[in-house]
Amino acid sequence: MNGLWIMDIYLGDARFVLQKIGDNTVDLIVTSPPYADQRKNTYGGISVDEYVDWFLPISKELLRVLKPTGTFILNIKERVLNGERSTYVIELILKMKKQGWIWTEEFIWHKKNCYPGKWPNRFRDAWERLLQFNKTKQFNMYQEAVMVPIGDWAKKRLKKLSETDKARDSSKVGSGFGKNISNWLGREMAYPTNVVYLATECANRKHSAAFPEELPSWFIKLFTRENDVVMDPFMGSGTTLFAAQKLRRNSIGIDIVEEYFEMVKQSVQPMQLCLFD
Amino acid sequence: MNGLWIMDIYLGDARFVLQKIGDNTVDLIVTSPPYADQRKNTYGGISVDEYVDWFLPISKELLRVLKPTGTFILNIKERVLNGERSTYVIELILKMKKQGWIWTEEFIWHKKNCYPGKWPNRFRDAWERLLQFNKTKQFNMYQEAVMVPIGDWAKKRLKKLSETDKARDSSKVGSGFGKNISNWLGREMAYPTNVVYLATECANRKHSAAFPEELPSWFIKLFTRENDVVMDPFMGSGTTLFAAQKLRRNSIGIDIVEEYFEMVKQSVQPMQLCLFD
DNA sequence: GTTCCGCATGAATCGATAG
DNA sequence: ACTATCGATTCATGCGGAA
Repeated sequence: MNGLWIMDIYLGDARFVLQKIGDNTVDLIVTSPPYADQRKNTYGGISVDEYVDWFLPISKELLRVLKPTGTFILNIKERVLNGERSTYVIELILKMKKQGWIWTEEFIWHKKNCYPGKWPNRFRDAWERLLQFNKTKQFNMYQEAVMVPIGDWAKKRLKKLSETDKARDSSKVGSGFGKNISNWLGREMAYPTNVVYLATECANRKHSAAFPEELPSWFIKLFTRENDVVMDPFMGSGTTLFAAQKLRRNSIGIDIVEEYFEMVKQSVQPMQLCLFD
Repeated sequence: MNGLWIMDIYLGDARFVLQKIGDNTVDLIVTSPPYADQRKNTYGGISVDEYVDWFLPISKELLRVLKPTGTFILNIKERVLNGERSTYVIELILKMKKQGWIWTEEFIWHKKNCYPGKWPNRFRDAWERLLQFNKTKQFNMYQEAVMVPIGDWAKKRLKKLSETDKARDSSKVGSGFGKNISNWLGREMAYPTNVVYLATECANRKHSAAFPEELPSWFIKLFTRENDVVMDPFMGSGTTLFAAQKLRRNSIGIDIVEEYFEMVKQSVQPMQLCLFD
């Protein structure tokens, strides 16, 4: 057993660096690109109007490098402009579909601790989109890897299963899951839902991450197995890559900001040494 | 004081019934229209392809009857078709903007207890969209009406104020954010976020789209005052209307299904008598 | 080793003021 | 008129040092 997983990092524009990566080589892409008009100090700040045109050439390359069984998770949220939500994210979904992507699902990241503030016409924004795209319908998904302890509500619910529930015939609702509820009795673990309820990591760490490591970890466990390849074309401080490393997956990271690139590079060496012990 | 709030209900197709309603007369529209290709038995099933074209004439009428200070809350979720999320909802947003609507915000209804089920390629769907549209940017919003108890952290935190807490301590990173903890002394309540975390209510088995009364109640409190007018053009079993009645608002309901219309009609009389006591 | 407690931080947004 | 910058507002979390 090797005990070392490859972690390739590149400095440069994702659009061009991606061209060096072979077709059908990546099992999972998890990324959080710079949102429009945000993070201006680090990334140049892509305007709302340019955003879709900026992203499409990159997503085209991502489609190429992804394996047919692979998955692309895109973490993004549109900002408010003139008192109104921008539409560039939903326009991007439509354009990516035309590009050949399958828009399989939209997970929600419900943030436990969202940004504070008060405005006369809106509340604090406590959620972000986690868009799941696939290349084919035969993508890998390892649901057992992310099962959660069953909640109290479920225990109560299952204790007093009504007769109609036990005998429920799927034709009533047409969704095909009705029959098997009583099979759940006695189980301790349940599958999660498409809402991920997590806090942002904000406190006194050296480098604040765009998203908490638990987020990429969750998707890495869900969509890959050990020794698979995980990619983040906007790696930032490398959260996705380190999550992959810890979970014994190989990883590829790209970033255009030299500071981030160097930072990740510095951290790679000690980790690899550590694994050799 | 009257003690009686008007509850107007109509049997018929929303598109045509709405023509009887005057311009700029409604303060809030809260509705959960039939989703595409679902509830075929009750609503005749609008297909995914027809959905946007079916809805736009209705939303045009809604724009007309809404007051300039009013709000339209649309509860909707796209269904899965051939293993992929349909795009009719996001296409609808884009078309409604062209129609003159302002897409102010997207609230999320995070369902506490979504129904159990298992599929090989997706998890249970635990959220729905609550799209907020407005006619103008000067809409009414009464945020104090829906405040929630402040988190437990505050109790400990505010017992002892450190020196930095008492003075404004401007942020070091230049994020422009500071704090003045002493502002919070004596504060018991906080403003909510744009994620509404509610249980689904299975009380109304007859109406195929279960819509817990707390949901319309929340928006009615947030966007209207007593004696204002609330409308639901797809009232179903009348959840929105009864919520409005309880909160002392007038209401208008429309439904094309005679069974629902009669059901709501039956319930109206006893309620009004009750208020006369 | 635990638990407690102080505290900096965060993909924000609006309205006023200035160029 | 139209854009750019700036100050004001706000809440819950996890880290890290102390008991």
